[in-house]
Amino acid sequence: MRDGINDVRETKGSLSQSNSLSGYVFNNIREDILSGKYHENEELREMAIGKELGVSRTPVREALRQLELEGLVQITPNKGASVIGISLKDVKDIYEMRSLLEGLCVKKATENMTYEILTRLEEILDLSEYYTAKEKFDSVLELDNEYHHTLYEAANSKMIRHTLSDFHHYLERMRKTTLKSKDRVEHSNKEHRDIVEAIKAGDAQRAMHLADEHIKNTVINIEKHGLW
Amino acid sequence: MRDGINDVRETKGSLSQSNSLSGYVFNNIREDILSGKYHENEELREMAIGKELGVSRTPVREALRQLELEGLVQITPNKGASVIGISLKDVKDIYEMRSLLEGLCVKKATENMTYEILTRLEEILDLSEYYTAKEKFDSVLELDNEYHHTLYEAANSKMIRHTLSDFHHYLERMRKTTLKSKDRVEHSNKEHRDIVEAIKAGDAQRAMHLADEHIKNTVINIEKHGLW
DNA sequence: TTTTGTATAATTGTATACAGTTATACACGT
DNA sequence: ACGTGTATAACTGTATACAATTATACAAAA
Repeated sequence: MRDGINDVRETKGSLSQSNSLSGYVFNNIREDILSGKYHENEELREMAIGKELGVSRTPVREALRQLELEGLVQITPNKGASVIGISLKDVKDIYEMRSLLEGLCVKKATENMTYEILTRLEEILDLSEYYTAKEKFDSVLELDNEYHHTLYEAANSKMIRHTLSDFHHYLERMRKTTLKSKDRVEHSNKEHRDIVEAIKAGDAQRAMHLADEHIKNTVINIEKHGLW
Repeated sequence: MRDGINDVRETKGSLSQSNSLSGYVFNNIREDILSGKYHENEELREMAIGKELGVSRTPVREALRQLELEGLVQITPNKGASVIGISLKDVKDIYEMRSLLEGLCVKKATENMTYEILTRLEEILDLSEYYTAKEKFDSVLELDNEYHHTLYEAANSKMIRHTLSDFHHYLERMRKTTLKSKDRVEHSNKEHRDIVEAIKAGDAQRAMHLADEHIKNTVINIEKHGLW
């Protein structure tokens, strides 16, 4: 089958597409683009990537075609794939959209809230505060992911979950940066806590508004610290 | 290269991915899913589709992997692809999200509006009214597409355009149905006209609100006529 | 009859081969 | 030097071959 030498494709994170080689390649390239390993407009050669990851061109091609749909690479017929990358403006635009949709999501989540999910959310918040105190920011980041995805599920809408998850992926790099300052993480925890309180009280409007504010604050934080 | 017999892949519409066989297959399968040719959970065999379209498995696989990302098919490793399909609830959820984002889009479009684009928009509206009077609803549908995409471009945000275009595709089937009643088309024209007037006046808030209402009215129309 | 095992077929996963296209290098004429 | 044509190389597009996995059919045992 394959070399075996380069066979180091453990599935890190909970990204989709984890099975099969094309899924492996997909995650790999996406990570490399979002982390900035490839610079903008860099051309992605199928052979080169295949060789690097120890696979043939076929799974690489499938991955590149998917990344095109995600908007991360551009494919010119008979020429190949090149990195599109994300600008600060793109990030802000996504946050702007996300702010609206996250509000909608939380509103729906409030309407569909169950005891189990609410308990789960509070558990996540407890853990997040715990790890924040210990300054284990990697764990906080993971809990942040889980908090949001729990709400995406709770909204009970395949389309909302799909869309917001997409956005979430796009912003992974940004979140990795912002969720390193203890100050910001503490604020974020507080905001999450407030949102869950509003959900618990069944106050959809307030929860929606708080979720909206929460996302907006993230952008403000990005700008304040001149990140990117 | 290929048979030649089945070589009937003209690019209809302005869907993306139009070049190359995998693009052709992609459009084809998507169209067939959205038009209801394939029923939910139907399994899509690579060979069968390839044979039907006169291509080998390779482009079919690439297309299916892309459709997975679009959320139209589900791929189970070593088992294959099956149709996910869109429920009425999905449609409503998309409209709900779209209503918010379309408002944001129009707001941004207002801020970035140029004389050229405004002229183009008014031209589209004139044509739409013309074809409505003649009851040429296919042309109206195409102009509706163009109207929205023009606004998506005008917002000057890659991410907004990307997201709203995605939604637009999802709803293609729905729009094909709703934009057949002269009554609804006339209302739609009027709403489009009002939005453009607000844009022209530079009233972003009003334009945003009208765009929001416009999308909501579409849903009301769907429900009123018990479509789907 | 039901269950279980096994051979067989169908299907997907991956690699490779070959055709077609685009980029590159270099000689040639001006 | 500068453009131009052409051979060559590099790369993508597609088809096919082979391996691995899953589904199917059917016989044997309970």
